[in-house]
Amino acid sequence: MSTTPPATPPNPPTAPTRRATITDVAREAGTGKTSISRYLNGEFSALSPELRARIEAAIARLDYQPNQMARGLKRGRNRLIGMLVADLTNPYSVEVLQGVEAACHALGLMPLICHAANEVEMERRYLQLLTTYRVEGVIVNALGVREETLRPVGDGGIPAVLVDRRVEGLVADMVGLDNGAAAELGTRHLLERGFENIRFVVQPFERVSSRRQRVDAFDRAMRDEGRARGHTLVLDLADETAVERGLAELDRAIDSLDGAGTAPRVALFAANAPVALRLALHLNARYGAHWQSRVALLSIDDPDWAELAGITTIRQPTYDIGYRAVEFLHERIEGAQTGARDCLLPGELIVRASTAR
Amino acid sequence: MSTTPPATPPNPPTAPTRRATITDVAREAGTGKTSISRYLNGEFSALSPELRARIEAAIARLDYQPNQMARGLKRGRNRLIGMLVADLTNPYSVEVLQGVEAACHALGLMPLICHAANEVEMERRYLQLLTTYRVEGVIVNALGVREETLRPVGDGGIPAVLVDRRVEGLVADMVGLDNGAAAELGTRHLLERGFENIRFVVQPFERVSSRRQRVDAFDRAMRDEGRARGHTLVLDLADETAVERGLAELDRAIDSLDGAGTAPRVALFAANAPVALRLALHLNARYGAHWQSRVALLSIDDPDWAELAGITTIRQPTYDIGYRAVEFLHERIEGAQTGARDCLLPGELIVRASTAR
DNA sequence: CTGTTAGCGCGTTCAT
DNA sequence: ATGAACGCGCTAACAG
Repeated sequence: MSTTPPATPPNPPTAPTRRATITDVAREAGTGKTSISRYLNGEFSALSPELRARIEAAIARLDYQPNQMARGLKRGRNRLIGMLVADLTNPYSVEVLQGVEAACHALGLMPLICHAANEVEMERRYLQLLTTYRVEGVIVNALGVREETLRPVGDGGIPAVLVDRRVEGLVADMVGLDNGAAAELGTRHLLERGFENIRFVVQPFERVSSRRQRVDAFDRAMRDEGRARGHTLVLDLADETAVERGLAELDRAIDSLDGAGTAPRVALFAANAPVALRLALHLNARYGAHWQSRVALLSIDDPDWAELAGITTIRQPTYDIGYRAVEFLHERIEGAQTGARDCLLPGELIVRASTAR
Repeated sequence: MSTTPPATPPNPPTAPTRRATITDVAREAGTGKTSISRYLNGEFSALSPELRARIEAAIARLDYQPNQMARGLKRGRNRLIGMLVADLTNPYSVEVLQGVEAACHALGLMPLICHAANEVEMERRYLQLLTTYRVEGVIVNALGVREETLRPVGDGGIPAVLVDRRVEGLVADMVGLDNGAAAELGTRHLLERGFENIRFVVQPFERVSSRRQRVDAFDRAMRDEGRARGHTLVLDLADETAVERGLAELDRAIDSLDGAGTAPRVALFAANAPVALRLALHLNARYGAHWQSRVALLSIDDPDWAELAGITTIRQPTYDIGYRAVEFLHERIEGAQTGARDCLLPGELIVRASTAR
């Protein structure tokens, strides 16, 4: 690294210009604070055109911008909502975020994005912070934790909407993929395409409701087809040693099943994009660029590299999920008292070379 | 979509429990607000152990949480900084963000993440918003726009640090990749590996300083090697028609250059990951999975799919960039009056199959 | 139509 | 060691 000297002349040590307040504007316009406040809130019907003009001029002259903090303090509402994201490196989260932002824009809300980075402690801290900043509501894409850590939200606390994952013991609105239908869709697709050996690969799912639902639906779909039950491989991506153990097990299965001539290939059903990526990287390293001729890969989530790799996916309606979550939250903020609602959106199967006939 | 009926019993219409205020706590503890305030600020030396205990009890009983808004209003500082991101779908941004978050955590700052989604209008709105919320500073990964839209920050306004991109007419600290060195590194690597035909592919760069620097460095490096000058292809990813036109031109170049038997392959040098992805998708569609035997691809940025696709990259020290930016900003917030500083960090070449011998 | 007054929740003198 | 009173920037009654 190189910290180079200033490329531009040093700025003159301007006195940290104190921002103008409503009082300054009032004085500048030769009137009282109230009129300024009225002007700011669009109550023009109560302002003479003449006064209004003077105020406009004063505001422009002072480059005045109302202090939202003070506003919120008085009003009791600040139009802020929190968006707590478990893992921004997962493209799913970013896509949901876009829906959230669009909806906020439309509803006059301001989303504060907080990134827990898969750390329970971070989640706790941010939740605490959002609470002390008195956001009007939160959208929570929670880590797989129990209700305890999200004490301040939900029932007695500030309004909350869950995204993708439910939290044990917390009654709140919930928006996400219809995991059951999606996993079934994927499983049936693989069966239709003639894959006999299907393995569902998922991160530890005991504490994450969406993963659990996907596993369950996979098992059910396999049973419905007469299979005893599907094989499931749990891959804890946070533990590299465990991952390698799991992948070794997978390799053995592939080798033993795959040996017999033109036997149908093994199919892997990844529960989400991070898992799919890890699998693809491993298979690519082990079997070379042609790994897809030995193993088919299907994944829930449709990251941008899926098209490049040619793997089949089930795309989530991420944008809609985010948008809907904000709508739910907005209704709550406006005082809706209905019981906890669920909104389950369907996934879309995108067939690519990996499972094409 | 299916909006199912409540999965849980409707919550009893709890009266929207007003949060306890400092006054409530004072009353509950049988004392005045001042003592509570002192307690909150850790001025224990001025509190009898007995009173302190009573306060602790009262706070616990009321589940009191101080209102940060009111606090900030009074103090004049709220420990909030804004992080304005141009495009969160670019993995680069998310990675920088992680560095930002870590640094904020360490320095007791709270980052408000704002996502402009490549819309100048959004950028303007968020900047306005951050200003009215009186954040103490902003880190700006600006769109390629002129100073005008970021009027409120920089010199006379709130402290600002630029990330990756400089903004014309705005003097402020800047942290980012050493673009010149990185582009040169990549170019030399390709030349060393014997590629005769190198084409630099970049999004419209007139208004984005980092892109401009990369193009310039590429040209310079080519000239230094005796080449007249490198070919550059501009791809405006926001305009699909234009993209296809550009790719068609590229195809012609590849076909004409590549025909002669075992001629050295063409090399493409992508200025960043989004461009690289678009190129890879196109080449994959046109030449099939084996496109890399006809075209080599090198990219600045190292997205997760790069390993999978086996393309060579120049990884940016994204985490450090974010961390450093916050450090700079923090110094400014604390009153540092030095002139605008630059911090240019080096990229790391990661050689993969695409350009391996 | 317009200005005065009284807080919102909290920190800060300044007495006690 | 403790508390009363004032003010931060703004909005909301309540007069005039």
